[in-house]
Amino acid sequence: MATIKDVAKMAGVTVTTVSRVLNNRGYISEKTRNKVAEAMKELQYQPNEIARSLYRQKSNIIGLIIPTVAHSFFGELASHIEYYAYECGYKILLCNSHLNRKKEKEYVEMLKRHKVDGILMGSHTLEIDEYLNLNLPIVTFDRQITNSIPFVSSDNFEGGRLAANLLIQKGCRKIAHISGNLSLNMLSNKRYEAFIIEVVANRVEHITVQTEVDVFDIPQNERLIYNMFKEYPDIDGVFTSDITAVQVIQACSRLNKRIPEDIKIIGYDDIQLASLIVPQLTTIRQPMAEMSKRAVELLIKQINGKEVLMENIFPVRLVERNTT
Amino acid sequence: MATIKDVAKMAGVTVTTVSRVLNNRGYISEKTRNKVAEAMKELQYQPNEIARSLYRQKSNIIGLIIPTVAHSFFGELASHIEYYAYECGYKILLCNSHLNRKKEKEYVEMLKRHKVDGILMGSHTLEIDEYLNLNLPIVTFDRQITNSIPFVSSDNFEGGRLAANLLIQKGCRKIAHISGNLSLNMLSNKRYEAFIIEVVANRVEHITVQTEVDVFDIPQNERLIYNMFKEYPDIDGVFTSDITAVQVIQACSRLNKRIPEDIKIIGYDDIQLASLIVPQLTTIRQPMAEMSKRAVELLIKQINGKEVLMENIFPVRLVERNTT
DNA sequence: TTGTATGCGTTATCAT
DNA sequence: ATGATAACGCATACAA
Repeated sequence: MATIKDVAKMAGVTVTTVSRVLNNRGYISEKTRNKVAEAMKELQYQPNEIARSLYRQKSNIIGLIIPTVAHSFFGELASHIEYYAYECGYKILLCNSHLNRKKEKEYVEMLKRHKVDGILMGSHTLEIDEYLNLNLPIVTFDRQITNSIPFVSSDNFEGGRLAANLLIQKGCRKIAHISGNLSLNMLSNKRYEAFIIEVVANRVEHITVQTEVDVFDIPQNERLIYNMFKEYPDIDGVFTSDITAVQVIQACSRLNKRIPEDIKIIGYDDIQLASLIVPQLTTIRQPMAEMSKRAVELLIKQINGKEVLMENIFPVRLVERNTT
Repeated sequence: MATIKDVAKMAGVTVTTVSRVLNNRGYISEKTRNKVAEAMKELQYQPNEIARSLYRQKSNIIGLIIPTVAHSFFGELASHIEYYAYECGYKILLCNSHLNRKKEKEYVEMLKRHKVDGILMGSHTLEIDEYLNLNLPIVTFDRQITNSIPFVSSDNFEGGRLAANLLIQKGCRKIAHISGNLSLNMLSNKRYEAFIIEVVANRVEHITVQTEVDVFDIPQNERLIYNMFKEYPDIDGVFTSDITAVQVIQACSRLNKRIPEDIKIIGYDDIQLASLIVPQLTTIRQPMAEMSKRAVELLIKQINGKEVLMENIFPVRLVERNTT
């Protein structure tokens, strides 16, 4: 690969001059500018971003830590994030933590060594101190670590309320909520809270189940759902995340429960899949594109030393389809 | 952030010595080794990988270009790739090309500037020359660009044969194949070839449809499927990729076609979703984990200047579920 | 308008 | 066993 030196030599100038035309800084005569430009083209010169990063103390790379990009929700999230980041001149280093503490720690260390300019955390299994000691701009998804770290989330409480309410209004008398693992301290736990409040206020029977920590252990979730229906065969409403809802739909099919006649199901997220399957899933939509955009903005603002809003809660919307 | 200099100063030695303990190279006395180690711990020293990359002329980063990680197939692929790459000490820079020529070109240029050690291409919309001039280790998925660039794919021909055969055996008399855009020169076109051969040999009526270039334009695919069924309402078998198959299932539901009684559907890929939906999708399974592993291995071998196998075709397997 | 010298953080060569 | 120095490719302060 040609370096700035080669270009300088070919153009008969010094590296300084080449650097100048490269960065459009300072005065240069048209003549030399052209000479240099020509040499660049001739040599197919590309500035070495590693060298630039070293000098500028800035890599223009953002670390993205999520459970796994194989999970539709995070796949879509990652796609949006990559899009906005790239628009802003940042690249994404992808890290799949599988919500494994050790892996997450390793990734964080790795990202620090690689001098990423900031980290977007969609997985957060570490201790609060570990995040605070990071000494690097962070933005989290769906978790408020401290009031000094900005987060992006949907209005989980309102979403939980909407979901529970819909099921109740539609006549469900025994509603199950399958949540993620509540010990993870995610803001999505607020769905749980709202769900309980609504269901209690309306004196509707309810049961709650937590999934294990790993988000995409399909067989485990299947067992969980199976056991739930075994223990409570008369459940007539389920509220859970979209992907889990798909599994619930399958379980219902196996158990010959008709949807929505015998049982109604509402998801959360509105991933693309929700409207792709049969029956189309009623769900609470979170605006993933906007949230992703905001997350990237928040991170970049921090990188540039600007003040940012700490709480970034986005409105959700009920999307009624065919499972309720 | 502490640098090697800070450590040296604190330990009362020079940077050379610190570098030595860092890399376990050359002789050092236990005493100084300990002093240095202590200083490192004290300062929470982390070597700067950017500086290392510059010196070593090696970034330990791999570029991954795919259509979009929001598409389940590529999401799963990316997840596997990231996993194996990380195991080998490589990180993944994520690029979603959306099969857009201009974007892909931009990403390739960006990756070159960032001095990635190699590129994994799951999207390839450029001209052959552009890949050859890249001057960088490449491995492609599902496309044979030239015989000098190794590729990984499943046995698309066999998969097409298996799929067509199953539908024929199950009694389908008018089979549709919805393929990706054949102009992209992908190896998946071999499914098409095999499909045609089988269907012609068995004198079964068939029709073929190509999707547009963008892989995940849902409304467009919906229209395509809708039009297909409008023009040929008597189609009783469909062979296409898993994600499109999901859309076909939905269309069938809308059109009151019973699966598998009125129409049988077989997918290709066996993404996780295939066994999650109702009805569970019969499909041709490609071993994505193994393929991803191989792709990473091929790339790293090339990076290390070793010879590699050019054709890496993996066996497929018919997984019969409930749509046939 | 252009050139010289220095430094970004690291590793390797060559001394000592 | 340890240190001084150059080099990786680039960008800036300062000279000329």
